Amino acid sequence: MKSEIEVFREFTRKKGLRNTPERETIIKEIFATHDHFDVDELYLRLKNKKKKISKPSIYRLIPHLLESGLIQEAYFEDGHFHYEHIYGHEHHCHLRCLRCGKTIEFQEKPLEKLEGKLAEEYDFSVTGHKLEVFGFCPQCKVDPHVAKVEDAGDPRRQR
Amino acid sequence: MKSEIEVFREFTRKKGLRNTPERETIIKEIFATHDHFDVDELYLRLKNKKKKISKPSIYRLIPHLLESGLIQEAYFEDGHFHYEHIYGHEHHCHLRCLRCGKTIEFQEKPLEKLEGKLAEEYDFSVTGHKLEVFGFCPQCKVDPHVAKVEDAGDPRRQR
DNA sequence: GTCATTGTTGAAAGTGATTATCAATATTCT
DNA sequence: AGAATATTGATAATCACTTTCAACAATGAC
Repeated sequence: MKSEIEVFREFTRKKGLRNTPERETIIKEIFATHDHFDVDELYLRLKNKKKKISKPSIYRLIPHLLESGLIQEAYFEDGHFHYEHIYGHEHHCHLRCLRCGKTIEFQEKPLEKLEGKLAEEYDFSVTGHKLEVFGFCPQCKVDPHVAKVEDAGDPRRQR
Repeated sequence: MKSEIEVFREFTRKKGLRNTPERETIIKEIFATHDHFDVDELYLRLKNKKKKISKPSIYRLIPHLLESGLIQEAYFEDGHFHYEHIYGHEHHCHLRCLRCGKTIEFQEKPLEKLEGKLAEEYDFSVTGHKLEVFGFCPQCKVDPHVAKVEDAGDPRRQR
């Protein structure tokens, strides 16, 4: 299987973009762990490893990584998106608590049949999907309208 | 069927919140059309109808409307969320073009079986889900890596 | 109904994630 | 190698959203 770096190189070639050491450094760091990440976390991880990468470079790279299929948005929390690398993975979805923000990953039967139907019906080229299931976790579901989780915060707040 | 206003009144009662004329005005405006909305659009619609509602009041109401199940997030575009009212509707999902942002609503077979399985497996109280399917629309798919839609903008840009 | 409690409102200021600007630099193609 | 132009980092700007706070008003108790 092609490495993520190779995938990105092909992508830049096709798009007329340029590859740079900074971009490869960022991509390697993204794939260095299995964790979700956000821009700030990623920036700090790079900083801790003495890599001199600016935040704007990360922000500028993300749309390309999304379009190349290397990463996807995982969820929006605390005022910003969290991402995850998806190249070479089983597709998975998220089950999230609406009150405390607890997130569980789960595998679901691929919705390929649905994707095919939509592609045909609307003449789209379908590249993927995002399924989020919402609800209340064991702790929060006792009484979702009354229960208060100690300063867990509203998962939908901006920042 | 209970009206959306009645649903919200019950919700405030249960939660120890207060209902106000401002909130009912906002809710009525949300349900006055079938359209998706964002905070700014909603604010302008109210302003055009000479309703004196401040933006913070809208921002403060939205988490309650989400929690009460009257609305849901539809998608994130142009740097902010777009919402839609869902009370009394068939559930529907969105098919979106990654390049130009074109959005099509579609009905999908309810994922109730999946929801039930997740509820049991993770002891969650599942209240709903959001399914977005991504791809490239007929115009943009010709060559998604080269084609440029005249100033349609990157649907993922912040603002 | 009246009163006390406390959630809500609007205006204004603040916050912070993301984007734009721009000169210097580096990649890609010929 | 050289031209064309995309990328970088530092900085400033943007703007969606939140906070603050004093005035007000909904709710529940009496």
